[in-house]
Amino acid sequence: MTANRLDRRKARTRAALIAAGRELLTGRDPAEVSIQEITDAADVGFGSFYNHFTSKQALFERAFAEVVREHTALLRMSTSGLTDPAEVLAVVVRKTALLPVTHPDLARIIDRAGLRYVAPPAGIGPLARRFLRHAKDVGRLCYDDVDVALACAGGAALGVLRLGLAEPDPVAADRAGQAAAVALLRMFTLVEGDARRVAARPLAIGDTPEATAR
Amino acid sequence: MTANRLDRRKARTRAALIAAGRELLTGRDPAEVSIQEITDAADVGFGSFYNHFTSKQALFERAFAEVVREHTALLRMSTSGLTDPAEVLAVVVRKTALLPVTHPDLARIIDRAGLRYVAPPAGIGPLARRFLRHAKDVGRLCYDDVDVALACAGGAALGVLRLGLAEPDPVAADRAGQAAAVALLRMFTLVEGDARRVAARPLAIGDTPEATAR
DNA sequence: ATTATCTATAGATCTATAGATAATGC
DNA sequence: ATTATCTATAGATCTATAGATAATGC
Repeated sequence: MTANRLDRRKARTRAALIAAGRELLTGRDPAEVSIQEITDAADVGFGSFYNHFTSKQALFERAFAEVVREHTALLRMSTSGLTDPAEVLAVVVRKTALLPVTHPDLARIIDRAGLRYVAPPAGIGPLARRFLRHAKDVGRLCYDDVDVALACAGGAALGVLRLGLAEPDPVAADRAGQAAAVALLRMFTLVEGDARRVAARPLAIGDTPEATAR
Repeated sequence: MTANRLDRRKARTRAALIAAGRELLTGRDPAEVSIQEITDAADVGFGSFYNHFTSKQALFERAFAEVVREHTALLRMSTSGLTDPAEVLAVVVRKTALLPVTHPDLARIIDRAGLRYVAPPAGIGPLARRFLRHAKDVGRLCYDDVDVALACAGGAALGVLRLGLAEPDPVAADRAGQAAAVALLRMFTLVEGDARRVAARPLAIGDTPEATAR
């Protein structure tokens, strides 16, 4: 809360380090990146690293947490105002499929994290789990076991995200996202017609691939 | 083909290195393992490493290929004689869910490889893709796009595998495997009763969790 | 005599820290 | 005066290779 210029400078350095860490995480595993590379990318003196983090791992944990926050905020925004859990699921899957187009860095980091990203207690796992429970409570999605349901839905979502990374085309990605959404809704016992209709609803304005991929 | 004792010794050394690499891969990422550690674990002189591999990466590629071969052979055995593609899918998913119990090392390496393991052209991807095409051709499984179907089914299978790794109990793992199989069969448009019946069929003798987990 | 393995080591990283420098606070 | 940043470096890896040793072929 003390808004010194000194504090602000410190915060800037820290932010630059985390940003550089994120950037480097998009292309390589943590163990392959040296602290030297991080400070070079951040344009920060090597020794400054230790003013902010005790180890490489500590930095990457922070960077990962930032990615989770950002992605979560994105999903909340895309689904705010939706009342049908089936539609929420469809939108989340479609937005995930589009992520390589709309937010390539986020997409690459999430892809690299893999299932760790959707399995509680890490990443988006706890949030997704609460959602699935709620969707079952209101009787819209049916499944036997919440952990199995999460593993299947999360794994499938990561799968289509990876498809998009291989060839990040907006049209192909949304087609794949819709197909995956239909498949998952069927998995959660929606009948064919219902699933297709829900998955075909337009995404919210300002949230379409054309609008976000500038 | 020349079965020298020299050749056999060389083969033994090579095999020991690969086995050590596999062992170490179960717990850490490739970049975190040093060549020194590999040769120590293999009980082989450090310099011998370079008689067999030009780099750490080359060794890990071989080790990974071995895992793929082994896992593929395992799945072929479990599904040989099955004619219903729906049952093949169910068995594969259930066997995958049981893998942390029956073959913990394989399970850990596959889990670490993540979606790379199911996305063509790596790992089990090409085989899985051919299977899905065939299953659609004979009209037993329905889906829109084979890549999306593979991404969803593969991601889901890896998800339940990871569930089993968290708590490798045979009974819980098979229950999770069956639940995932039912969910996926529904995803591929089987009706509820058909899906449950197919997923509940007993696994082949000598292939049950009790028999294989000694 | 040949071939693989082993030991020892040079050179290249990479991490962590100490001490100097620069910027801000008061 | 205080605090963060920077530069320089010591010490610890880690890789790749050279040369010695041991095992096998013939």
